[in-house]
Amino acid sequence: MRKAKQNALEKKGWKVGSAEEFLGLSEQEIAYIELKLELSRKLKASRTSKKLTQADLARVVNSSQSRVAKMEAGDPTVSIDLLVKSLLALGVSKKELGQAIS
Amino acid sequence: MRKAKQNALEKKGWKVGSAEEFLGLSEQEIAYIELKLELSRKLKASRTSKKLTQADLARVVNSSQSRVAKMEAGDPTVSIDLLVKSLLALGVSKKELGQAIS
DNA sequence: TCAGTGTATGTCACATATGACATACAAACA
DNA sequence: TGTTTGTATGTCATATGTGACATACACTGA
Repeated sequence: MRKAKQNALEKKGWKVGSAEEFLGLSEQEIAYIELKLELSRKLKASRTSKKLTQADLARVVNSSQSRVAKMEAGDPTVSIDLLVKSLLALGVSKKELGQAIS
Repeated sequence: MRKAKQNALEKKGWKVGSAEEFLGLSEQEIAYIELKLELSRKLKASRTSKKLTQADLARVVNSSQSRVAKMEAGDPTVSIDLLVKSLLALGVSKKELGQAIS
């Protein structure tokens, strides 16, 4: 964005910044969301590397295809607990989990 | 335990083994519990290093002293989500979180 | 075009986690 | 002894997460 444009907007009461600022999220909230997304990506990567469908994984973890989809999408209704349990069920070690968090 | 004693017990229908076997926990369940305990310990360490009481921390994370005590005790009713949120609120970075998991 | 396969999204009844409260325990100190 | 400060434990109404279901979307091959 051009600086002049930004100044113009700010005169009208807009703050120009990152998406986080726009949404009013604190640093902690951002870190929490990022953490969940990292686990989501790890889950999808683990699943696809084993050539399982979401429905397959759902069976393994006693859940449903739709919930697996939400896990992988980082849906706000999905807990870290469920992500961690699913990852462990896929055979991912605690160590790998720690490494997936960056 | 003496081997003879063990055999005697097993004849009576007891299986002699680790606590995990006794409780009938799977490897995944053990890993999950260990993970939670590691976060618990990290939380307590972070809190005490800042010279905060459990009540102090409770205020910071909008919880209660009793729940903080349960977090640090690895109580089964405490979610990983709550532990992670509390750790982040204490200023622990994602990176440190990952490293705390071993 | 249609059918099959995998994934995404919305909703809901039910299960689990939550903060709050009471109260017990432990250690330090007068 | 009693008092204070910090921590542990049990319970409960309510908030949040859950599996399940329906259904939409995306892609592939016939």
